[in-house]
Amino acid sequence: MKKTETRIQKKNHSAIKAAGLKVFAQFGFRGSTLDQIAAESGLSKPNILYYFSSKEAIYEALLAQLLTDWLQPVRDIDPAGDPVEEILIYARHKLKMSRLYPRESRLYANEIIQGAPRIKSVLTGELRDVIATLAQLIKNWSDAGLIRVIDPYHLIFSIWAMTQHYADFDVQVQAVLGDGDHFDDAEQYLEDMLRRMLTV
Amino acid sequence: MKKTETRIQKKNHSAIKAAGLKVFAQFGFRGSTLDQIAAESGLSKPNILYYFSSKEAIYEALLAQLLTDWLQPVRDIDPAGDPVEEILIYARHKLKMSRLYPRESRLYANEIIQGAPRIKSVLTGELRDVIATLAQLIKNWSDAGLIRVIDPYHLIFSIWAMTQHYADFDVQVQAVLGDGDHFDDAEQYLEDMLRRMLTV
DNA sequence: AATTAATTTGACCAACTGGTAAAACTAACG
DNA sequence: CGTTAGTTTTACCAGTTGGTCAAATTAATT
Repeated sequence: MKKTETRIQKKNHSAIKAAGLKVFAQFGFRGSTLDQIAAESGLSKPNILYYFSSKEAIYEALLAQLLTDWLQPVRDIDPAGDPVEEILIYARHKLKMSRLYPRESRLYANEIIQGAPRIKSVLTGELRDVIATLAQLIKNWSDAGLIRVIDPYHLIFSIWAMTQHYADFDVQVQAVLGDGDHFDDAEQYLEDMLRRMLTV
Repeated sequence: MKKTETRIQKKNHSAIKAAGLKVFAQFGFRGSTLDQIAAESGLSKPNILYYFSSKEAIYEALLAQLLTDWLQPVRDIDPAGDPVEEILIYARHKLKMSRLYPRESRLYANEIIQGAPRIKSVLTGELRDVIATLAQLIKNWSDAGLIRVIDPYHLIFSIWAMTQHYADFDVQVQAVLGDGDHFDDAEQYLEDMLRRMLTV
């Protein structure tokens, strides 16, 4: 299709996206400027607009990538696997993404807090469908007596809320707990919580 | 002290703060403009700057108020009360604030995601101290065998994460669950979760 | 009613914003 | 090596931004 990407294009596209991620994640779309992204990426402003047609194009490229990465692990949940383990695998995966890619998490948080102006259709479409399927799966597990009876949607929200909290509110976590990595403790707490909630 | 506030001053100060809250909560500090706040409040831009010395002054007034409102309920936790009930009261209160004042929650979320440039000292000072005290109290309850042994800090984080999620990620919740109020279900889930986590 | 204090407005500004156009430069390829 | 395609820069622009200032208007006080 479009595999005709020069090595320079490849390099600059990813440099711009990396810079954009950093800036957008901190200041949101409206609060970010092309000059910041230019400075961060080491490219000139017109040069950036040679690779992306607009500020919005950079932002949307980042969001699109993000949504794919976030929905895949939900689809990967195995209906035939052990229910508690499957949910734990998902939760651990989500937490790991908060640890490794906190900026992506913050970018998403910014977009949602703003009212998700550019991805609302994805939320009410793809995301909604994928989560409805997962919720049904969890309900089936409940009905089969494999896990405790639980509201699937709020279970999912609690996993999202807790895992993303450690990325989005990192500054606050660090302020309260002191600087350092607290993800291992968080994982232990989360795992304990989910086992308690899911085990009959 | 400064009780010399005219009725006009009172009216306009609060009109500006209300408008500022609305705008800042959605777009963050950098993404918001005085023109937006002016339009939202019905005052002219220079008139706004007659009441607040700068855009930043409005923002900081809002943050200051917010921090007070958020820390008080933590201080109100009664060490002599029933541990599970005390924690539940706090969690319910926090959830209620998300329901009634989602904008305040989003304003705070924006500030924290940005790296808390203007309230970091409060986080590492007052907030840290108040939470340390609460954590110690929870630990004492554990030691006394009144609640299960649990990491107090991550317990607190989980309450914050879940309650604030319903305000900050409201658009996503609505997209997944459909429009309407889901706070009653959320409260039931949260209460169930906390009882499971705290009961021996 | 007259005077003073408080409030509001309109005109303005320098810095910054996203974006453009064309020229200058560099890499790739036959 | 020369030509072409791809890349970068310089100079620029119109609209927006936070903020100022003096004049005009309105409210409060005597």
